[in-house]
Amino acid sequence: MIEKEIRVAVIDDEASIRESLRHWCKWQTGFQCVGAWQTVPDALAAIPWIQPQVLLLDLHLADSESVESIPALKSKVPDMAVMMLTGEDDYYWVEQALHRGADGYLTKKNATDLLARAIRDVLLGGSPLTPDVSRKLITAHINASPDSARLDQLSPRERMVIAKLAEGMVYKEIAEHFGISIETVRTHSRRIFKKLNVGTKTEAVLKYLKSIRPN
Amino acid sequence: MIEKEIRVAVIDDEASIRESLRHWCKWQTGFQCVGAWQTVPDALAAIPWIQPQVLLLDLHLADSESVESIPALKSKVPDMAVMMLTGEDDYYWVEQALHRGADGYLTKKNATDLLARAIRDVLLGGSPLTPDVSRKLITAHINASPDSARLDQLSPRERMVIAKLAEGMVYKEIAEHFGISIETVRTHSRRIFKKLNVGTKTEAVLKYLKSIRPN
DNA sequence: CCAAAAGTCCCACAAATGGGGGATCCGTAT
DNA sequence: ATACGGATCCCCCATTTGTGGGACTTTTGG
Repeated sequence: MIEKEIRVAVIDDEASIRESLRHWCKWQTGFQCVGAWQTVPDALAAIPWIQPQVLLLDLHLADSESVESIPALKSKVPDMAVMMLTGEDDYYWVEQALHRGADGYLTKKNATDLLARAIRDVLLGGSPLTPDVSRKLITAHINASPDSARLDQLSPRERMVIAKLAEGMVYKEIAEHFGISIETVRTHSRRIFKKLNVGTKTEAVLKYLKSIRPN
Repeated sequence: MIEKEIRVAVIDDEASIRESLRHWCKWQTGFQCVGAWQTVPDALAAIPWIQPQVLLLDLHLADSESVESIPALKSKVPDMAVMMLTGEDDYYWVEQALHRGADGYLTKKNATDLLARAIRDVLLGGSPLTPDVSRKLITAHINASPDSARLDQLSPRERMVIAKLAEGMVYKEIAEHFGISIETVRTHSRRIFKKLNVGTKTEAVLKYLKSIRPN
């Protein structure tokens, strides 16, 4: 039966995540964990020999390394399905990942229950998305307004800042949260305002909310 | 083995749902469908004799009949678990249902996979919620729970003001829009902040948006 | 390697905001 | 009648925000 098991691998810098995936595969029937790497380069070196069928790829919002690496990973094993795993559900990264060839996108909090089904889905050619993610994608799509495109013009850091603004945080709180100076936060905000063509925090937050979740 | 099967019943006005639940019970091991009624009164008459362990209760968002009936249903069979089933996942009804004694809340689209587990969970005393529902409960709780000043505590004029704030208008613009002094707008805003228990425009707008479109 | 972009920090100043007092007027309910 | 909530307006003060500069380091792409 070993040959018929689905060969799953994972890239995640948290050892606990890698371990739980290993456990999960043993616990499940029909899945075999064939690799668990901490970094993308490690995985790039290994997967040509391992040939996983499904690769679970952790997305760190802090950097875009994982998203950027999707093409490279898929080039090593062309028919390998890449499934993003993330704690947050920033629709921006969803789109980035899917554009670069990711086959599915799961938020970790929902992943455990749906992972088995999602893995099978993706091998059948589907695009498994957790409900919260797919909802954002759909709403973002039916409302491809000129404004929502503006979010692409924000730098990663700027997106992190406006996300906190959209939680009602003030500059000082954001500065403390990211461990940077309030002046930096103000600079980011100023550039966000220019790019979004607004003049106040509240307006920026409204545009932000509209673009990630138009209603 | 019949005695050890979990006794499940369902109330749903759609015959297809009742039928599929019957089928599902046969198909599953360990579950027995002991009743399927179209209306709450029918069920009320029958359950004292049937004594189901778990009652799946369809929630129609159009009316509140099913939510209202939870106490009556539980009074007939006190140790029966009531699990809500719904297509939508309106967090308002989630709270209503849970307050009235529902033991779990599942959205239909996610229900099929999780139903078996959820039924076992609820019999063990847990509160199974589909991930999307629990997520809403959490977010609704962290920023709307005890301090939850609702919008109906705002005076009419205050509601008009916060509506304009939620359009991104600044105080001066609101004052001009209503033809009143900016000081009046500031006074309204201060009272809105107190009632909503926030400290900034942006926070107030976020609460406002959440309360008029909980998502 | 070099240029561009991103990220960081700083100064300064005007405007807006938040929070604390009032005060007046008007209905409505007690 | 009188007490109360709603709406309006005013002053003051500290803080935050918006906006204009400039400058430096790191990262990234070609």
